[in-house]
Amino acid sequence: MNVNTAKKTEYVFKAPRGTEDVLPEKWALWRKLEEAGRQEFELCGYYEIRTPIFEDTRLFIRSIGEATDIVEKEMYTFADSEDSSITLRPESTAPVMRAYLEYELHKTKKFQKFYYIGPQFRKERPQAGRLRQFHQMGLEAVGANDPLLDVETISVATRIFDRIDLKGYTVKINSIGCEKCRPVFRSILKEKLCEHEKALCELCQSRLNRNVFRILDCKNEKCKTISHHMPSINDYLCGECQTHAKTVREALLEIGIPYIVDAHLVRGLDYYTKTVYEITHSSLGARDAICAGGRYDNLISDIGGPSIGSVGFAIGMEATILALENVTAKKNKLINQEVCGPSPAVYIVSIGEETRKQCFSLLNLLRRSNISADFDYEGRSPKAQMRTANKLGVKYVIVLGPDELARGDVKIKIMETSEEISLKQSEAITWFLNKETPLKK
RNA sequence: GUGGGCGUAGCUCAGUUGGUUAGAGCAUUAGACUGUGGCUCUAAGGGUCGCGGGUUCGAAUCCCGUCGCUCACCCCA
Repeated sequence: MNVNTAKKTEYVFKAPRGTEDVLPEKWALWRKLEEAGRQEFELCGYYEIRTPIFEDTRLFIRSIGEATDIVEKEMYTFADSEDSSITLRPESTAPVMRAYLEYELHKTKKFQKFYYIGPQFRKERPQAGRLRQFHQMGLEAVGANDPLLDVETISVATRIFDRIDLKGYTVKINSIGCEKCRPVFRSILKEKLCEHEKALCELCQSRLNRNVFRILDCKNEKCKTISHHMPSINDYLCGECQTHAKTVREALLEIGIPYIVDAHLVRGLDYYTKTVYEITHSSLGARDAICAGGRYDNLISDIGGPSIGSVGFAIGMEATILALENVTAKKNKLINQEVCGPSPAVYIVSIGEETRKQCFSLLNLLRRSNISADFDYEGRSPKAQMRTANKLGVKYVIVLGPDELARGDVKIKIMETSEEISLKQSEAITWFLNKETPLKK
C-alpha cells in the first residue's frame, strides 16, 4: 500500500508553534553536542543534576524578578490545584539552587558543581534559534567567590565548542558590579541619560525607568551616540569588584582564551553580579548568543538560603546546532554516520516465506551475541532487501533461502567486495565474533 | 504584542502580460536482471497550487480575508 494515498487534509495535527521535532537524521548533531557537553562537564568535576520540568511559580517570580518580561508574559503557568500554581521552567538556575537548598547540600559541602541538560519553556514569538520549547546545557558552580571559578566556567564552555569543532565564536565579558557599586552607577547613568531624554528613541525613554542598563545595548544610532558618551560601569566598580574583574581578565589571558571586554554587555536579570559573559557566533542572525552566563552572588539568599556566591552559564543548544550547521558544509547524513556509525552491521535477506522463521531466529542469535542486525518485515523481494541493505550501509548480508535451508548453511556476502562465502548455520555467529572489526554497537 | 517576506509533489524548486489536462530534478516503488546491492536505462505512483471568498468567459498567477511558516523588533539563559 502506498503511504501517499492518504490525503493531506487528514494530517490535522502539527507540532505546536515554537516546538521542533528532532528527526532521526538530525539527531546525530544533538547527540554530538550533548556528548561533548557531558564529557567536558565531567572532566571538570561537574555532576549531573535533574530537576523537574515544572516548579512552584513563586520560585521563578522570586529569582528572576517580578517586573521582568519573562515573569510578566512569557511563562507557561497553570494551576495544578486550588491554591497552587506551577510553571514550566523558563531557565534552570533557580531550580538547581532550589534543590541545593532543599536538600541542604551546603551543609555537607558548601562548594558543589552541577551540570544539567534539558528543555526550557518560554512563550515567545519564535524566530531564528529561538523556540518556545528550547534546550539548554549548563552548569552551576555553587558556593565559592573565587574569580578563577568564573574563568573555569568560561573555559568549560569554550572547550565544549572546541570539542564539536565549532569555529568562529567570540567570548565577550564585562563586569556589572555588585550590590554596592551597581546602584551607584545606575543612578548616575540614569541622571546623565535623563539630560538627553528627548533625543533617545521612544523605547529607550521607557527604559529609563524600567531598565536603564539596556539603553547601553540599544541599536538605534542616536541612542548609540549618546550612550557612547556615557560613563562606563568599569569606572564605578568598587575596589573588590575591580580586583575581581582584573583577576578574571588576567586569568583568561594566562590560559589562552581570547576575549573582548564589552562595556555594553548587560544582563537583564537582577541576580547577576560582577562577571557577566556571553559567547556569540557570527554566523547567526540577530540572536547570536550561543552561551550566556555570569556570577550571581545574591540569588541564593534571594530565595531564602545563606549568602553564598555562585557562577554558571547556559548553552543554547538550538543556537549552537544552527551555528554548527552554518559552518559545516557536510550534509546532515554524513555527520549522522560519523556520530552514530552505520546501523546495523548485518542485514538478513530471506527468500521465500518458509525461511523467514529461521531468519528471525538467526537475527535473535546475532543480537544476543551483541552483533547489530536487522531484517525485512515487509515481505519484499530479495532484490529489494539487498537494496535496503545497501542503503543502510551494512558490511555483511546473510542470505538464507530454501537452498541454504536444505543444506543447513547460510551464505554471507561481504558488501564491499561482493565476495560470498558459505558457512554452517552453527558457525555463522562465531565467524562474525572473530572478525577483526568489532560489530558491536 | 508589533512589522516585513514567503506558502506549487515527501524534499528543492520552475511555471511567460491571467489561457487547454500544473512541470523538472532528487527521493520512493517496480521492471530490464523472476535468488543478490551500488552504475545505467525504462516505467509507475504521488498535487483541492495552504484555506475561504472576490474579479474574470477563464485564476497557481490579480484583489481581500484567514491560517501557517519565516525573519526582524520587543525581551532574553
